[in-house]
Amino acid sequence: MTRGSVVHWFRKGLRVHDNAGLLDAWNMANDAKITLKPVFLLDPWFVKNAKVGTNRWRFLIQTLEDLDKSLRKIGTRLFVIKGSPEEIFPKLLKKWDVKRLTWEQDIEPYAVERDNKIEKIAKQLNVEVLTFCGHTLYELDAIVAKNKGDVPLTYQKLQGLVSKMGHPAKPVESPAKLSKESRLDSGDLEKSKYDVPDLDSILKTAGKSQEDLGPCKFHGGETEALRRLDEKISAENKSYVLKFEKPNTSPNSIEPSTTVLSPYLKFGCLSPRTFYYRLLDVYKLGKHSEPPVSLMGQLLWREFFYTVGSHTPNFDKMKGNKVCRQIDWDCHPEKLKAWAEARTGYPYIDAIMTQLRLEGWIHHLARHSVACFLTRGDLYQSWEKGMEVFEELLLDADWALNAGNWMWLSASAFFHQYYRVYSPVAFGKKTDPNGEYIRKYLPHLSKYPDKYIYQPWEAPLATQKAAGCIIGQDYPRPIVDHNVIHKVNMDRMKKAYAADKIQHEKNPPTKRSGIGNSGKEPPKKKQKTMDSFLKK
DNA sequence: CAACGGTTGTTCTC
DNA sequence: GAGAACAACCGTTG
Repeated sequence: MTRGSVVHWFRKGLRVHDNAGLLDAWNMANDAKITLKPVFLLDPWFVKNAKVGTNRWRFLIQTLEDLDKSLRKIGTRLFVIKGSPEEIFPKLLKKWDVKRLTWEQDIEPYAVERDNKIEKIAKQLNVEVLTFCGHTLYELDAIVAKNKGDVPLTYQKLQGLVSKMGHPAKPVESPAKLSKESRLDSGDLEKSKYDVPDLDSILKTAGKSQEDLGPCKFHGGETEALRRLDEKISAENKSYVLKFEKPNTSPNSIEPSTTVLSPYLKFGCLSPRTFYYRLLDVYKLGKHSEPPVSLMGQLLWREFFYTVGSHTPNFDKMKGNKVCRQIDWDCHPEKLKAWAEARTGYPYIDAIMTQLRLEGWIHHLARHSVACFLTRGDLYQSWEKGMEVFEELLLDADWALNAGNWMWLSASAFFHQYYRVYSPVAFGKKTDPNGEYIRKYLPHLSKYPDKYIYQPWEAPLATQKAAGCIIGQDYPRPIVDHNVIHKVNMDRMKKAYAADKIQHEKNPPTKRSGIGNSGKEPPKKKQKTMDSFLKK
């Protein structure tokens, strides 16, 4: 007695709540009395090509463990399968007699290409494919269509568009226990090669060392995501939610001054729409801040970068990226390395880079500080290099947001006031005058007096000796003189802007395509859910 | 073409 | 703690 099955393919969207694809598969399983088999593929492409650091591997494994647990509660499990989708699915769809395959849409270039291939393979095997929008508030194509096919390139434009579109779709219900006929057989639920692998084996496969693991400050998974949402976005915490203004939160507090829901949004442990409607609930309780600085505003920033990223070829590169200003960045691997390894000699910068490597999360303004330092502010290295380091180390590294924000900070796109330069000495002092943050992450500097904690090279030798840390010996001298170099760089930016302008006059940009995707190739096929919309 | 606004600069003065 | 000078960018709007 072989029953057929319906498969939900988890990639991002690693949750049970507000998961339209999973719910659809669940419904079909119950209606057709076939089994529901949720899968997650450990794609070797990610192991090889994606820069996933040890902390993010741990977060992913924790998330998969949590997901497996939740799926078992409804009578199924997570099948974790090692192999590329192209190799696995043809076999799997036949072996499991799959009637339908569902997944959540993903706009990243690799994902678009991959999903097109799998859809083709499935159709050849007579397997129905249904895809769903769940990683963003709105269908991104719908936002662009609302703008008459032009990609919105300012936040205000995006805000206007989504306000015309009304609230996003409400979260869908979570699947309850499957009916008896659709539950997995006990054999399928036993320990098997499809179990969530342990971290050791994953790190070994990825060529990573256990030693790079930092303390686990943010546990992966939907359960923790929803707990954190309850803690942060609740009536009990309403004054925090109502008054929240991003620019006024501290980049260098010991405990995070923001919600740290970002890693959960990145993996889809938390649905952005669940976040959205929870915020609306709290907003009913009183006067609240507004976008772009409010918490809702943060969700819209995410939507903004997703919209532009999904409709801009080469969005994660400078060349061939029409929203990105072409700038003659230096290529100095030693400077890049010093920055990435927290050896710039500026304690504020090095403390942030240490927190990033250790814990996998840093405050948004801390990201600004180190990104400005690496690019237009001090080291004049390409934003692409910084983006790669963030991609490896951030738990919440999300393709469109990472590229978009790096272009922002380097004044390559979206933001143009390149003469506003963060000081690696002054900026942190505003919110942490005693340098508690530096003392925590750079313990060898912890005995420095407040006066010198942000600029230890200015301390007299006697003070350095008393603090047990000689500059140039126990802690590096500043890699550049910020006061001098930031003006030189500002001038270079001015010239780069002028040169870029001339370039644009020679080759005026062609009108932007409204229904492109982020890959180099034109889309072979539009998402089926969008066909009707685009015909209008 | 000019005015305006732009999530989140710094430093000096009052 | 607020306001101005610093130097002066862009895209959007009218």
